[in-house]
Amino acid sequence: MDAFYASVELLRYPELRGQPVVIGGGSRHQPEPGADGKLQFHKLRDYVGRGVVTTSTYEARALGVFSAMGMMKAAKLAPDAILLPTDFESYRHYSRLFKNAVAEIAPLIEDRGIDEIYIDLSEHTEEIRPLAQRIKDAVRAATGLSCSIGVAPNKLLAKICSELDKPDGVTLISAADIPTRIWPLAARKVNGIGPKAAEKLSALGLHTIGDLAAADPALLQDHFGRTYSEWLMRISHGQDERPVVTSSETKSISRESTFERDLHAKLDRDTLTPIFTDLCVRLAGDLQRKGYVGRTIGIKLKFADFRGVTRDLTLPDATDDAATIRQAAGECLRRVTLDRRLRLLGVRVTALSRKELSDSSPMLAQGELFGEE
DNA sequence: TCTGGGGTCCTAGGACCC
DNA sequence: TCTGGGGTCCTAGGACCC
Repeated sequence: MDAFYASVELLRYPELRGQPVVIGGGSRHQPEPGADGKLQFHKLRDYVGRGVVTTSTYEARALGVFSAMGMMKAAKLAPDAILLPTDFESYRHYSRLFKNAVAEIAPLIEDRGIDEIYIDLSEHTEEIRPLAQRIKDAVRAATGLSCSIGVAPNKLLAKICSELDKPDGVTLISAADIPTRIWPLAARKVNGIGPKAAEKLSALGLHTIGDLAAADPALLQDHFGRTYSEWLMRISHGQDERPVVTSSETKSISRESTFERDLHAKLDRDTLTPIFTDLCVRLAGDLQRKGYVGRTIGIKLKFADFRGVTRDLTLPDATDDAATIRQAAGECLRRVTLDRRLRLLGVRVTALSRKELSDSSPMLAQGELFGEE
């Protein structure tokens, strides 16, 4: 989907169309009716806090404001941009709408988060460009939103080429196009080459995907190890055999929170304790709502210097109980030396299993007896 | 006026078992 | 007086993605 969160917000506030709009940074900048009854939007310049930009409109991107940028930095670049809080319920709603619309035409879908999917079109006999256009039309009819589609022999290339003609694009790529269309692109465009790997590659003088394809395998192996260097060489030639995976189970559920100011474990104990407990309560709520129990409880700490540690503890029995999670998380916390200020605290549950219908629940037990759901 | 929140996958060492 | 080779589980950290 194109600038997904921002585009959903523009459906709600069409008067903002054409303006730089930035989504992110907490929930304390909801637009409010002014004296004249018209909605007053907050400006980015008024923002104070530690939030980051979640999404920006293309007009805001033209001013240099992109996802994951600190809001304070963004405010310097675009002080007059409109600021809106995130509304994940809306985004999830539109996410369901667009995925359902696609599924009506092409049901083999791999979920890649709230605004992205892979679609397996290999069994479709229809001509490809009209088919892609039909999918785009269906998404627009269902949501009023535009998306960009890349069609290629595999997921690696499809992902790259979906971004070549954004927004509202359709891009087709075949193996023969790799030297002209893929090799000139920055290595960073590859899904799986992140900031660290891109930095290392740059230091070796390898900037584009073509540079990778032409690189000395021994050089890559020396700096990246066998597995990763072999992967780099395969992807540089556009090779990727991963199937479209149409179903998967959740592996972990977590909650975390960055504080408004860095907190000291002992001096700010009275602030920290309820935050910690609240994270556990919300996490337990998530587990219960989604029908999971988990056996491994973990915590995540980020210190003022941005370094982090994790600790976890595996329990004899899986749980979705807030007090049990709080207890185990507390044990984990005791294993960390808390001599520096904290920036973030998180709690996570892994080793998940689906919560079975409990024998201790008479109604459910009876349901099982009679073979009901 | 630096740097969110919720995920996945991988690596690696040690414990423990057969 | 010298110690293999599998396998699984647990824990910690890190890269990466949306």
